[in-house]
Amino acid sequence: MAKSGTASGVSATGSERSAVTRRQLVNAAVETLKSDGYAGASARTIAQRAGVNQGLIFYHFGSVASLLLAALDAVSEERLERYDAEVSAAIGPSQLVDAAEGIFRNDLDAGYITVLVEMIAGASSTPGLGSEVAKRIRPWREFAQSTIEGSLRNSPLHGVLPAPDIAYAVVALYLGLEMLSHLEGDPDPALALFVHAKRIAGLFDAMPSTTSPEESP
Amino acid sequence: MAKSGTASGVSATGSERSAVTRRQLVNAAVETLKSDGYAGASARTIAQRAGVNQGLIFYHFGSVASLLLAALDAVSEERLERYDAEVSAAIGPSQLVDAAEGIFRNDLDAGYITVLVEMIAGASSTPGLGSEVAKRIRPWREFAQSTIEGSLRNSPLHGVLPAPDIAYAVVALYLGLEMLSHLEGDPDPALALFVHAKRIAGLFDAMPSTTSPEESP
DNA sequence: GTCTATACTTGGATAGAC
DNA sequence: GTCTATCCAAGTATAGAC
Repeated sequence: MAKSGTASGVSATGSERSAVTRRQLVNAAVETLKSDGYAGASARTIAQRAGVNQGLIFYHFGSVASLLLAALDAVSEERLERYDAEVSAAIGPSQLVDAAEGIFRNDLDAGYITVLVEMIAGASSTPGLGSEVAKRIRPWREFAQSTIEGSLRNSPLHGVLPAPDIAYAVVALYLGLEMLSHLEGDPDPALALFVHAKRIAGLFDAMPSTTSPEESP
Repeated sequence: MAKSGTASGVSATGSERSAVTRRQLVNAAVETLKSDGYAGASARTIAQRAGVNQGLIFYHFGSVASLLLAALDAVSEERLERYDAEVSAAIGPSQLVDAAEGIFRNDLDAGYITVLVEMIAGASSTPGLGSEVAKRIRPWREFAQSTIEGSLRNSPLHGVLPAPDIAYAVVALYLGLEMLSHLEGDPDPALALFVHAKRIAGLFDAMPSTTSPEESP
């Protein structure tokens, strides 16, 4: 089957070995960012967690920063996929808030947003990293924006509050809530906000499409 | 006048020298956190900026982390003082939003919230730092809470939205907006939010005290 | 009491082994 | 192509000079 793979032995081709090592390093980088933060994510710390020689980071990724970006990529991809599935199943404002709460709880447990926060904050200390991190956060903002746009279309708020601005605020709030929850070691105050949000969203559930029916001229 | 100070010369007493050095180090620590982030705030970097020997950090503060906490203290104190002055001059919701915008603009320019964000994110990498940072953020949350409480008292939202929860969200949003603005190098999306906030706040300006007049039984 | 010179540890990066 | 041993820079901390 494989072009040059081993049929059943323990040895592997170079590219297989490479892929395994890279994956181990990316996973270890994610875990290290979660537990030790950006400042604690050194080549040695990550490599030790991955169980490989520290020099491999530079061979496979060129620098620690590049590995951390790969870790951010891995998290982003996985998260966005999940978000998409959960949110697209939601119908109406209050179900959307429910989905958002589920996502937030899950992220908080898994520490995914911590990775994001650490990379944003850590970018200050590594020249050129900021724009790379910003590039990888754009999909999250776009996801938030299109979700909000869809929800706003059938709402009396349509036209009053532009979706891009709200999306920006939602992402910012999400990051901030994660920071505070993580710092205080207590997610309850953040989670309480979802209760209020759901109550308010419920007010809009009953009144779909209060805007003028003519959308396009 | 001074117990053992020099009358007019260039030399100074021990305690004066100490105070000068400490102040230089604290200022340099603040600047370093702003420009290089937590990960870049090493003893060497800070001391170089302060123009003093690197070992003095350990003599005067015991550790780099303690110096950084002193830097956070200095910023917190200065900021809270200013906030208090600006906010207490505001009357009514829309003036409050105006004050908040002024504060946010100023903080963004001066980089004060960056210091806060870097310390929160950096706390993950230094054992025991998290609770110390949390302790120093509590006054900010309390300030936000009492401000919001005062504004909410004469509002129809009184009783619907509890002030502590809103205060938590406001602080989180503030931190998140700073992070994103700083990362993207563009404060406009964040500032646009204040325009919307002001418009919404204006709706409440005209309707003071719509709750039942009986406050205490 | 204040500070400097020095010791030792950890981190990033690469030359060369396999 | 993949990895390890090694180099040098940067980091924290302190013993001892002033």
